[in-house]
Amino acid sequence: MPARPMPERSLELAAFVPFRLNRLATGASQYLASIYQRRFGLDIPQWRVIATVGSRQDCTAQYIASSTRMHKTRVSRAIAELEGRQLIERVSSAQDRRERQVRLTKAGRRLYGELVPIALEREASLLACLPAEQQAGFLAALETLERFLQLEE
Amino acid sequence: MPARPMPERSLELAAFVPFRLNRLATGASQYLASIYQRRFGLDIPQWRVIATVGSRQDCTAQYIASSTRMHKTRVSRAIAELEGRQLIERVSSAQDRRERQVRLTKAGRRLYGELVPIALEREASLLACLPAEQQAGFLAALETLERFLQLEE
DNA sequence: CCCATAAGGTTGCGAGCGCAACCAATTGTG
DNA sequence: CACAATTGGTTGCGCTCGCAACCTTATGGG
Repeated sequence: MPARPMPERSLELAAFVPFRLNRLATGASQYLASIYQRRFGLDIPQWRVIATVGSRQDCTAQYIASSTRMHKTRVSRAIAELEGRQLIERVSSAQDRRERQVRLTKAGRRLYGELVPIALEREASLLACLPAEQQAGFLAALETLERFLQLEE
Repeated sequence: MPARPMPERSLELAAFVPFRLNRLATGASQYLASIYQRRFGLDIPQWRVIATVGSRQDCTAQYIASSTRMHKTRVSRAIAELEGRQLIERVSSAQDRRERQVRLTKAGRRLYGELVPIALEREASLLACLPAEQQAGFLAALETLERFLQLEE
């Protein structure tokens, strides 16, 4: 009896999950882009910095980098740009004079206040395409995958 | 009676699904990178071209671009590089002398034959972190989202 | 039959990114 | 107390990418 024929699922890229995840992430980003990009003139790193600083005042660039998983240079440049636009400000820390606390300015808080509801609504409208029990399953699987790939924190 | 207080879920980036999808996609890519990158010296565009041409001989750059959703310049450069490494070859089409059919060379087919089983195994080991019914639900949700965002084909 | 338009593909160019190197301040160790 | 090692953060550099412009060949309309 011959060995059973190799499964030979000849890798259709369109069915390959890692590829599909990349495609989905890109699609979801574009689905959001109109908000922060066209409407507020922010790119993705800037949007992430605003979102982070908005919910966690007085954090360092280091904290932003680790919680968004962006490279510290990317964070540094986003911060510089936002500071130039007076959306955030930095104050030197007294204890450790290397680091500088980042916080939203008044204009930054106003922008944040406008942006957040729109972003949340957009997220909701994306997830709304999933029937309720599929949505719960999806989010659970998402968490499992994140843990497996150690993406949290 | 005052209006009920705003939901005010103050957008934690770590809980924001579009961000999580991007992070997951990046993580999954890195989980695979060791295969095509370190082991075969391919970057992502090159790997996608190889995968596409491997399962669909004699296709055009146009076809590769649309099925992988990569910009045509990215495809063009990946093809040029792979042709230089003699992993693929191009033959001018007789009917339409603008386009050129892309196919794997012998060396390209050998690489493809080595690469595919490893990639599939890696995909399987990623999905294996999900319990069976969560996995089915996840894939179903993935398809729904793809349809919603019109990412297919 | 000619010219405008389009389609396949390549290239010049500017923008964004990560790496490595660096500066400045802090911490640990003998 | 001095000096090595570390940490927060910025900058120079090279690479990749997407856009727009372009070349070439094909197609459609008067």
